Amino acid sequence: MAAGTNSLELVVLGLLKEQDMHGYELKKRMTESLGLIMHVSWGSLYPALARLEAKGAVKAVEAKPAIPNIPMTGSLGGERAVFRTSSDGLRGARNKKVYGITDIGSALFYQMLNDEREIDEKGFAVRLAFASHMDPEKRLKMLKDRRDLILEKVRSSRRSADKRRFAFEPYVELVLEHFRSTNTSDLAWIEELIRKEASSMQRPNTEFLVSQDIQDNINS
Amino acid sequence: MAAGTNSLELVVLGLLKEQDMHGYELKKRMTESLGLIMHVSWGSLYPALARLEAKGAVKAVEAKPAIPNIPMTGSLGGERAVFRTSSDGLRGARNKKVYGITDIGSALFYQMLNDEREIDEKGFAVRLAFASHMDPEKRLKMLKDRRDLILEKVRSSRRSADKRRFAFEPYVELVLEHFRSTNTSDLAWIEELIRKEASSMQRPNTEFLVSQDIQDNINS
DNA sequence: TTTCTGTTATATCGGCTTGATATATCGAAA
DNA sequence: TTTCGATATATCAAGCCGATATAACAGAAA
Repeated sequence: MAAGTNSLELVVLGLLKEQDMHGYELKKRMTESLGLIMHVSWGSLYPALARLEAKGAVKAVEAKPAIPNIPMTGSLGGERAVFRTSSDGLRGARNKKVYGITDIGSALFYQMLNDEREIDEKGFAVRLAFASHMDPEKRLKMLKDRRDLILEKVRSSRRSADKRRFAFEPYVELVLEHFRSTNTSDLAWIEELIRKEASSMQRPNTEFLVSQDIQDNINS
Repeated sequence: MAAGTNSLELVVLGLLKEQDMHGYELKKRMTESLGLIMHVSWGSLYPALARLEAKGAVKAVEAKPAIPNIPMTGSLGGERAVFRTSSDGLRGARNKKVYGITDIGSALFYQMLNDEREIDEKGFAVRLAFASHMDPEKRLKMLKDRRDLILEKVRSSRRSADKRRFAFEPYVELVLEHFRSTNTSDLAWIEELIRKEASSMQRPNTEFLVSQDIQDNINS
């Protein structure tokens, strides 16, 4: 089931590996930093967190009802009023729920990252972004797989363009041509990455390799 | 409801405007010709057709149980055996259901095409592909809106990149840089299109404008 | 002081897409 | 004759998106 590895869960785990965060913070980080790469909606983020929590991959570290720095206005009732935990337990409007990654989550992160199933554009971008946590062979393989996939897409598009004798409407041709050129330049970029990876694997200790925690890697 | 205009329905209507087709043929056309632009799965295509049919935008033109050219083997039972319409009516395994577009569908096509709501990458590509059916002002507006959107995305990404004093992991920076450059080149492409559109609007009769059926346009 | 507004924060819903799978027909090759 | 691959339609569980609801809180305006 679970068609291919879920990029969103991968990103969430990747970010939580850096530091504990609550949902809102996660989304902020994603849109501010990775906004060009991916895009998250509330309707997928919170269910994703819930899923990860159910799997034991993350757990609520801290659930503070946002006690502000109490200004010294004398004692106005002791513990600062009711903790109105809104009907069902921990959550509540402004009651932050800060998540942390568990060992299970860390293992899941590496397992998802090294999953060799075919990936789409977004999946590729996300994995590459976290590629410093992959081991070099897998990383190289991922790049080559992606290259082959794009190559085949472009070729097949050109093939079927050559096959038909007539041209489509001019705007269709326009768009197709642009997509072919975008893919071609993606291809060149990936080729360059492959070249660098390959050469830094021959002589290690290059700063292009940024792997320190790779041995934690759990290959399911 | 119906968050923004549905690109898939737009494409289906656009293709059916050219000629009647059944689902399988539609998917073939889409993946062969527009494969670089979009991607359709069975699980969305058939429901989309059903939706369009329910709206009266398309209708089954012909539902032939695939009678092959009868080879003259004398009379072997008359009308060529049972039409096993598989349990519930018209459909059945190889019983093609050929769809045609209706007047309502044609109106819907123009309405969706000219919908000015904010669109994502895919939505933009699809609309641009059918842009010969838009009127020139809307087309130009769409291009400018898209340009502004990308411009803002890139700027905001650069802004938040400049703001933080430290760099992310090298692979993240790598990916971000690539996306910025992709977006920048998209931007240049769109600027060029805008330039051409604008100049062909000043002096009409340029072959860059391919509008003949624009007056059918129904602006809801 | 109170009110109003904008940001922080979590959650849910309907509608749609996806990838997988099931079913069945047909033509042609083996 | 059987087998195989292409044609053809359909459905399902999971997941995502955009919209919307709810509420706490900070600070400015009134």
